[in-house]
Amino acid sequence: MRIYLTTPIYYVNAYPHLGHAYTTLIVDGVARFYRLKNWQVFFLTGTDEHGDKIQKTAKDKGLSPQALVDEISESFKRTWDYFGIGYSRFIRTTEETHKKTVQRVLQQLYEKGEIYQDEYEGLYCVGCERFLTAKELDEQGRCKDHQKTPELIKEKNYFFNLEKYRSWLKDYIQKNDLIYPAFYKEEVLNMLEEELPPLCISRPKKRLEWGIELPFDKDYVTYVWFDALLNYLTGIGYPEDPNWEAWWKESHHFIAKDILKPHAVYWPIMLKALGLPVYKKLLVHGYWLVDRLKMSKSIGNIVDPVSLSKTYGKDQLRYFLFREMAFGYDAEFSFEAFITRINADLANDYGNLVYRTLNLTEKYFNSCVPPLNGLTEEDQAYLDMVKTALEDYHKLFSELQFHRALERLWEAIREGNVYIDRQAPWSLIKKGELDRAGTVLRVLLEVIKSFAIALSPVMPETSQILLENMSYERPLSWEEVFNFKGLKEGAAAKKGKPLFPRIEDKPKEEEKVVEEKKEETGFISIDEFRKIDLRVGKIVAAEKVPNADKLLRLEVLCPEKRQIVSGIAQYYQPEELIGKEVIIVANLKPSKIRGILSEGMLLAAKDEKGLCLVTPEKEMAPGAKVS
RNA sequence: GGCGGCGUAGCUCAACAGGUUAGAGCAUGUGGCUCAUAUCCACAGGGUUGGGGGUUCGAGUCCCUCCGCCGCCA
Repeated sequence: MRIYLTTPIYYVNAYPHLGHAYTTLIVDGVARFYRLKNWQVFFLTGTDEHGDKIQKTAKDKGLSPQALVDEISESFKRTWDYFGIGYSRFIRTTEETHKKTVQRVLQQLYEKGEIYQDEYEGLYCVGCERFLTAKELDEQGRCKDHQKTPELIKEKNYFFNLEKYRSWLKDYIQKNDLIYPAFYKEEVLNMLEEELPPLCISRPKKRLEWGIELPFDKDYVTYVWFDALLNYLTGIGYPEDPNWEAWWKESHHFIAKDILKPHAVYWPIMLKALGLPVYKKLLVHGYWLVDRLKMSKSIGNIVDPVSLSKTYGKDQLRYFLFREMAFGYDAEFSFEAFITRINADLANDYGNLVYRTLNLTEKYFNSCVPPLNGLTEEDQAYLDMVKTALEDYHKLFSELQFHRALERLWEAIREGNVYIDRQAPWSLIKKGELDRAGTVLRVLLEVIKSFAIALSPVMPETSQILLENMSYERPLSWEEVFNFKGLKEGAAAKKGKPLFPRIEDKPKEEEKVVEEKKEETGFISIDEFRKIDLRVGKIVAAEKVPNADKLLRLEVLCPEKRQIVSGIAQYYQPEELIGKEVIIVANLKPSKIRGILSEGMLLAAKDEKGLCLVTPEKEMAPGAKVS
């Protein structure tokens, strides 16, 4: 059995955020799940690197497009490596092999007459450097971003005829279980109710150079979808690699709902035109919302998965993402919900069951796996319950209903806490019934081992630690989940550190990864601005705050001496700050950060590359007003 | 404007193709245990399933209509 899993290739105009991480972690979980079942798995992810946004961003930053995409692509790869994502291949659309195949496909379709040149007339905004659609215009017909009336210009371009295949696609989608969840299928069928306009697949080089050149016209590059979607084929070695077809037959594309149309409409039609079979499944998930809003740069509510996982744990984050979102629907991200999940489900239910079981084993059985001395009816009843829960978990996980799969498994975990309470091995020990107590603990150890294996797709690191702590040596496979004699009698079983420490504190201000929202209108009055007491301050002392990797404690003259705690430790060494003049907010309400009083804040600028303090252009007297 | 989805306890979600007193978890209250990461266990309160009408022996589940939210297409 084999399965081919893909994430979208991520567009490198931004660094990875929680949305990217969700898709990738879900696919990683599914990949691990199938590997656990001994399937062959090919897992493709990567980056999409062409297009005008890249060209423009590179220009703004004074970089070459290649340098920009190299950097951001690398940051995606680093992020996935940090999370331990087991991708089979990381593809980049700027790779030679990919370019070659894209050109080959374009040539093939051109020769078949599927691609033709036509003159396009549209409203072109010079500011945006592209054509605008009706939606992007305001009431006066101006570009919303640039407040300029776009020019009506004519341009020759190449087009792909989608309409020709519309009725075929409608029929195909109706007859096949292509799209999951089913309500997205209805949405796509709705899109196919009306005539499909031809898809423009080129850009003249005079406007856009950063792309793959059309093989049949050196003055153009191909645009967006013909470049990006084909990664799913080039990633498995199409057309040279003899294995590509076997993988393709089992292809599962995981995407977020924003790219439904290209994947559900353009892509099947492209494949059909090429004479290739349609992919097997399209699995569509919703958005992570923050304060009921989609995450976006302009709102400033981007959640960073790496800093989140550094504070709370990788497996904790994975568990939350799998547990909290009903695949297909939008879900809300909040720290409260995240911490509740960690404390209630992981620390109190699962972690505690593990800890109390292993603690008793350590205390009364010399840290060794005790023997089974005959099962009582109650033991058997619990094992049966666990078995059914694991079967349901398997079924629900296969159906991508991760939140329900985990909820079902948790019923068995909670029942474990009921079972240990009813059997009360600590009382049995006091009564001298050591054999019986050993059996109860062994039942629990076996069950915990099964939980750890079953949960390894979701929480690989903690599962591994737990299994190692119990000296589990048998293979990590789905069949072993049902083997309730999988542990070695007499082998070491130690409790180790708690797997999931409770989170006692509310998220600290400086650790908050959600940035503050902007004011609704985007404007403040001059009076509001005047309320802010900005002054020049001279740093006279600086030191790291113990046990906080982001914080520095500073003493600043402005002109009186003040203590300020600032989250800049990752960008500045204490030594280099002494003597520097900075701009401070002097009337910020003092607050305690990590128990240290902070009387104000430093102004600093931040972009993707780092952070820099705002300083006066020449030396000023400490305390000088800034206005 | 067209099409589609959603609306179930304070919150997040269940309830297979209509079938017994609509279920969990979190939160709240009370009691118990002590092996355990102040964890666990038991019990309790809490819902006219957005409103109204209809089909049916029986509807959260099907039909109509109104209200509210969202999405897609134009």
